Amino acid sequence: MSNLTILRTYAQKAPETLPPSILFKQSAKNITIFDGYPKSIFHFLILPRIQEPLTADTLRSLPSLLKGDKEQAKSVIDAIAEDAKAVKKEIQEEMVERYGFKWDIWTGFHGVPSMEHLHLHVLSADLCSERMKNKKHYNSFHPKLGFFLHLNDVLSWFDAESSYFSNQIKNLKPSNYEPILKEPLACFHCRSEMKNIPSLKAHLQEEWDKLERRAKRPAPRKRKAPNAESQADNTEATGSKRAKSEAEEPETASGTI
DNA sequence: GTTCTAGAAC
DNA sequence: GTTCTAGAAC
Repeated sequence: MSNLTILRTYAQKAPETLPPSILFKQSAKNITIFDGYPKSIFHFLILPRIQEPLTADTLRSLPSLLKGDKEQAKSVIDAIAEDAKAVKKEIQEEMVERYGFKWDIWTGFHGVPSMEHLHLHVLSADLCSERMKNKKHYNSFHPKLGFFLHLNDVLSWFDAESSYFSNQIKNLKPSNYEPILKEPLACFHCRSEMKNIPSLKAHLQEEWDKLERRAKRPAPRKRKAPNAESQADNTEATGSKRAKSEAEEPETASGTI
């Protein structure tokens, strides 16, 4: 069912010929498909279609695209970004319909993808899925480890010095990224280290449950008197006391190797 | 990328 | 004895 070039065959075909179980949507330049082995509650792939001046070879991977014409590379990634924005919006709507709240969505490329043909991952920030089975799966999507190259970071390379741009390309090699996949299992919410996959999965589920509870907690009532600094709280259950969670940390751009 | 499974870890 | 990881796949 899935060989390592299956994505290229999807990108090559007329989108209309793809079954609805695979194709989520299409645009002039891309197709969006359901990830066959979703690692989060929502998980899609956006692939540039092989057409016009673009060749399968150019679109083989991020480095192959970036090593070619820079303006062409930029327009390919911009078009992917545009579709990613629309897909994110649809995911958010379905989050509300199915779960009653919204949580983060990540968009990015793998530093070293195992499947050929450029593909952007668009996935909900939970990593709660039956298919999330091993350390390699987990670390490849961990938002801070650096294996997952956030779309906005990749886009920013185009605005940097050209020496920086070429350095980023040069660094996109397996020897820089493979070691990341072997790093310890650290929760992406709170950084705590887990002994093994089963305990990590149980912990991630708890973290997600916590997000849900937090999102669904009734909003605290507004104070009406500007001077009323009194700490008197009506109920101990509402969240006015919760100062800041251990999970909250300033968002930093993912480190590059 | 997955599946399968030997043997390490507990 | 069972759980879990990690390397081979002809």
